[in-house]
Amino acid sequence: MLELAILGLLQEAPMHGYELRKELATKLGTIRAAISYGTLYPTLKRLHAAGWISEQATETDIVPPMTSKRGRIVYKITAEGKERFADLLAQAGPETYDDAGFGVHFTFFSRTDRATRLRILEGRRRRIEERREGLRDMLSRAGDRLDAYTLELQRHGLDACEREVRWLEELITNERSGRTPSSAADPAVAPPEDPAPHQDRP
Amino acid sequence: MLELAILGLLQEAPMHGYELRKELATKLGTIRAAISYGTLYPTLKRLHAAGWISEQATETDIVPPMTSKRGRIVYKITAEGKERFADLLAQAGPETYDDAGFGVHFTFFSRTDRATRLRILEGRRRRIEERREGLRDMLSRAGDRLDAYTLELQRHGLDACEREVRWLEELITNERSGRTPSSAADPAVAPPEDPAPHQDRP
DNA sequence: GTGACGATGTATCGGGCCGATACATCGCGG
DNA sequence: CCGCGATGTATCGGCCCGATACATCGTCAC
Repeated sequence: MLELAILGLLQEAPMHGYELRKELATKLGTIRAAISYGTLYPTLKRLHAAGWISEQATETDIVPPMTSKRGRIVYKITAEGKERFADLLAQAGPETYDDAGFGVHFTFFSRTDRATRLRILEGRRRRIEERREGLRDMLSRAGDRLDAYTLELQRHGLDACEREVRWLEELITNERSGRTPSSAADPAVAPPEDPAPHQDRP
Repeated sequence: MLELAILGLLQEAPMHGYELRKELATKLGTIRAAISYGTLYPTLKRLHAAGWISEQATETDIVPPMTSKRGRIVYKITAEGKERFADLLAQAGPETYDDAGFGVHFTFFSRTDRATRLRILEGRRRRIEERREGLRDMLSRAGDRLDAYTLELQRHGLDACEREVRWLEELITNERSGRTPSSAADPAVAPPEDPAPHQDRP
């Protein structure tokens, strides 16, 4: 998952580790707190070894105001890396639908096609619906066996599920009718598209 | 965190691994999907090695209808384990306030005192408020730099934060005025209590 | 009856990710 | 001129997951 996030960010601009972490923190602010260096640096090495990103050690900085001699390593995505990114973004496994995976995919939605967006949105909805049904079953079957606090926690979780499903429904409807969330979209891959032959709604 | 959950469940009844996993899945349904065996069994060994739980291999089952000869290992909490549980439950580190940690602590709230409950509730609130402020800052400062999907995700996250804070506020208010969530509580440790000399509210 | 199948059970292994830690340089303010 | 916080790269132990293996039990179909 982190692999997808790194590739996605490097798609926008070359960066070094520290920068990447900050950028990751703002773009994925909702999803995860902040990526750990203990994960980031080994992952960067792995991606480099796989040929998806290129390393470039810089002695002096490019930016005029800074004349540092500190050694940084700037990473840049390669052609193979872009392919890999597209593959990861479009392919959907079970881990695509849990919180972290879905968040990362969603963040880069403007870089994929509508069919993929719909597939992932619907997969996520199914996942949350399953969790919701599980909670409803539990509350109706074993509800009186649980103490007040546990019960309250489950109710709160159930509420969050219902809210999430409504949010997803709305996104799916918008997607089907060719609208992007707030009506302003990054035109990366998306615009000329009209795949579905018949729609459920007029 | 898993350690706390296991100790908490074994506090209610002796169990073997498989059973523990199922029980864990229902009690912590909101928090985590289901605990992995790859985590559960090594953890049980660790807890046993530390002397917090006792192992008891059973050849024949106790329950009359079943006459299985399959070998199970039933775990039972020890006196030291109960101490450990109380310590873990009452002590609050940073990891107590993230989703998983808070969920587990909350699940066993009826087994601790009101002061601890308030401390954890307030810590969690602070954590969510920080995330909320971070999201607000990002949306107001770098909002126009982000694409529509990322923006929508952050807005959804912000909404969830606000909702969570309101939920916590309510719980804190109830706690301060001596009420439990749905007015019915498990009387484990809680009842005879009135520590705070002066309250903020009448 | 017998054979397939799903639930019940215990266990290991590789890998992803985290938190703590170490080390070094830069710019700023006291 | 000295400390301190931001910048930067890197490693290590540890938690937890998913995949996998192996074995027994009850049940239902054939």
